[in-house]
Amino acid sequence: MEKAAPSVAFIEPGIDADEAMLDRVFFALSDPVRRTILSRLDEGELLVSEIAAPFEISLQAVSRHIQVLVRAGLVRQERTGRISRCRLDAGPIYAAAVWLNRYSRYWQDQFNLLAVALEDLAPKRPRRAKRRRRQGRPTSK
Amino acid sequence: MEKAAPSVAFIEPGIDADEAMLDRVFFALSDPVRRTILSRLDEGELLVSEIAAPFEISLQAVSRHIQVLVRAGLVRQERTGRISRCRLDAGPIYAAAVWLNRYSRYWQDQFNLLAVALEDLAPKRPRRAKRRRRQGRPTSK
DNA sequence: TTGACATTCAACCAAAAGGTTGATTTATTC
DNA sequence: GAATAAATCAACCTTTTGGTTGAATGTCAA
Repeated sequence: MEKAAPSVAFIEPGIDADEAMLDRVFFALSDPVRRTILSRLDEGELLVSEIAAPFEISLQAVSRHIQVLVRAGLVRQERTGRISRCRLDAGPIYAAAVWLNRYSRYWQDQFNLLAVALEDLAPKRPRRAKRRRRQGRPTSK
Repeated sequence: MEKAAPSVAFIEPGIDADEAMLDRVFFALSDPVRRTILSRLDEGELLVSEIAAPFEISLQAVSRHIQVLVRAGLVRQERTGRISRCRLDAGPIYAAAVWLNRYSRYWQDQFNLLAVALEDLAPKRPRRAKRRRRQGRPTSK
């Protein structure tokens, strides 16, 4: 609550944050497995094995997806002993959102819709049952 | 109900828009050349050759970058004769922004900053000198 | 008609992505 | 100490990406 995401500090809106970082963030977000991981971490910390469980791919593959997220700054890992807790860091997402907002004038009038969606997600509202488990085998990309 | 951007129509905020489309959009955004192309198209329509001119890579390479943007729905090409006008379509960017806002509660209190930046970019508002603090945090790379 | 121009197509290549399986490292537990 | 467990590392494979160069396509203009 009062932890206003310290990692946000170095992201100066309008200053055009590190391009390479944006590369990594957008790339990390371009995979459905990784987006699913972020969504799950949004609900709380998880171990690597817990993250991997629902997926059909190997734990090693999931581990590497997590590394991609870590390199993008979207996930922090804290290893204690043999286990590694993963938690979300939304700072880079904010950076990405700032970049996208460069184009927001195109849907300016729809912006309030966005604000509404935001409000939906924000407080202590029970999270909508959006249980999609669409992590099968996308041959896409 | 102004049709501000027709391509926005099929993007239902909160409904979890086509995952594959998000794949393509985020992937398209993950390359600095493509982001630069979008930025330039933001200022107006351009021919493929005009887009390619400032880059050091071949025109063919740029043409393929544009194809990536087209497949992501971010650029529309209208070919008349031998020339092909490219213009931005910000609809998918909106979709991406909606997805990112799933995490906006992490920087809720910074959201108004974003709104300010947004306002800065929008019409003819005089720039507001709102400086924020800066704590170094070299987590990158 | 000829030729230049704008763009795309095609073939090729090196590097990266994303998956696999099989060690390896490091803690925990019996 | 030995076995088990969590996670990563390493080697390997296939597909995709992103660049190249050299046609091919289609249009304008002399």
